[in-house]
Amino acid sequence: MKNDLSKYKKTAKSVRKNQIRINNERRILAAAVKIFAGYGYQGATMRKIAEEAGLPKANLHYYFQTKEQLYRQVLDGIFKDWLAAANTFDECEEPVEALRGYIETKMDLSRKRPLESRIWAEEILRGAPLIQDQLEQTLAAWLDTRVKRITDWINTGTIQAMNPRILMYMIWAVTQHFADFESQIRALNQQQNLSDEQFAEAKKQVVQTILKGIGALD
Amino acid sequence: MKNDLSKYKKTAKSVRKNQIRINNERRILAAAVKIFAGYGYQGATMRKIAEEAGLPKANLHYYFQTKEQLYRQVLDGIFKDWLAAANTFDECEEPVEALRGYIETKMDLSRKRPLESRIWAEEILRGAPLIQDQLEQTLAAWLDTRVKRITDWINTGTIQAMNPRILMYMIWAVTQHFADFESQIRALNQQQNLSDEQFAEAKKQVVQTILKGIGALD
DNA sequence: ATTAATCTTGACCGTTCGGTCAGGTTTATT
DNA sequence: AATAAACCTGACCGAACGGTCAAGATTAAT
Repeated sequence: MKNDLSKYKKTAKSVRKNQIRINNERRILAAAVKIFAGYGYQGATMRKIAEEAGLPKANLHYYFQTKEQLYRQVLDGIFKDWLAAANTFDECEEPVEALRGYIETKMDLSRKRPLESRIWAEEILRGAPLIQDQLEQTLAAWLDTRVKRITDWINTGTIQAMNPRILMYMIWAVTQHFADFESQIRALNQQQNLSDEQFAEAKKQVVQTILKGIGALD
Repeated sequence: MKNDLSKYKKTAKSVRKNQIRINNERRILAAAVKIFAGYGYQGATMRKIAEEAGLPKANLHYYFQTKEQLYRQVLDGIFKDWLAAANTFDECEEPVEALRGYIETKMDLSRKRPLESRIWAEEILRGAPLIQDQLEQTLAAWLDTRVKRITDWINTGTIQAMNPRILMYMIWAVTQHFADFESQIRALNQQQNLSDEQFAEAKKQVVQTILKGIGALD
């Protein structure tokens, strides 16, 4: 007996049936990310999201009762990526490699998923009305753990003394800037998005500047 | 003859008469900054701005024909502050003092006028629909001038080789982060905004990290 | 005192928003 | 074949939006 399915008796749909729901929810969420990122929460409309998803508006409300609930699910997904990006940080023993890995991971995230970064930024900009609790609970705890690690490095003389929180703020600020302020960077780069080469150069310089700035290099 | 007022014949109001207009426009603009910063362009409503200004909604439309025009004037004011902050940068000969002065000025601006920084950030986040021209013209020219200065410093061996544009992006990112992500920083600081002492420490560490990071210190 | 600008404002308008719902279709179970 | 559960959607609703306007109040120029 691999699985006990008896609890599914009443809603007796199987994996295959669920596929419709799973598929549609995915389509709607992907459309929502695009529209929320492009117009902001207030500027985004259920009609635009429905058009982007290729579904009638009423169908969105069948899967997500309200606009706010849809938005919350989008935010939840982003938050998970946020925390997952810390893996490299945790896996390395050496401060230089841990920080380098984290900065590079965050830079790659900004490059590959700028829409999510912008949704996050707008939510914070508006005072984090919907995710304040998660910031105060989950993110605060996440940060505390990393601050402790950095503090240990400082106490063992591996890196110079500093305020670890401010270091993390700087890393977040710089890495996310390349996603959040993409349109400004484009306007200052002959109306062209950064090429892969330009972005690679930026990534290198960001890592170099921060690591050297805290005395972890040279 | 101190002033030739003949050109004011038709609209023969004097400075004193203009005071009503000047005063009301100021009140409306101040209210608009608060509301646009708190709710974003789409989330802000003329009714909210009118309430904040203590004036009937129709009166706003008397001084500013449309919501977009009011928003444009707010953005123009912010843009001027943006550029004015560069004075310290231009006045200093030495790279260390020029960059230190610019970073500190930008940090002070984030501390004293976070609302304006957030309005700017949201506009960029949305793809800069209304200020793209200004970015491509004025800001691009502004940046080119500063890039040339930094390039000179690099060529004379005063500071190490790097991409000056990326340095400027980093400075903007970090300094504006303290205004734009204030609510996140608050959530990670026991639900308290940074105290003056904490902010002073952050300012010092930001300056130190960036200057040391580009090899201008030690 | 009269006239002319300028300023003020409650009431109103067309549009669009998030959300609802009844009735139909499709899919799975018996 | 019959039944039930899940899915789909055009038409609709009240609320809120940006913006208008006519009519009155205030101020300045003659």
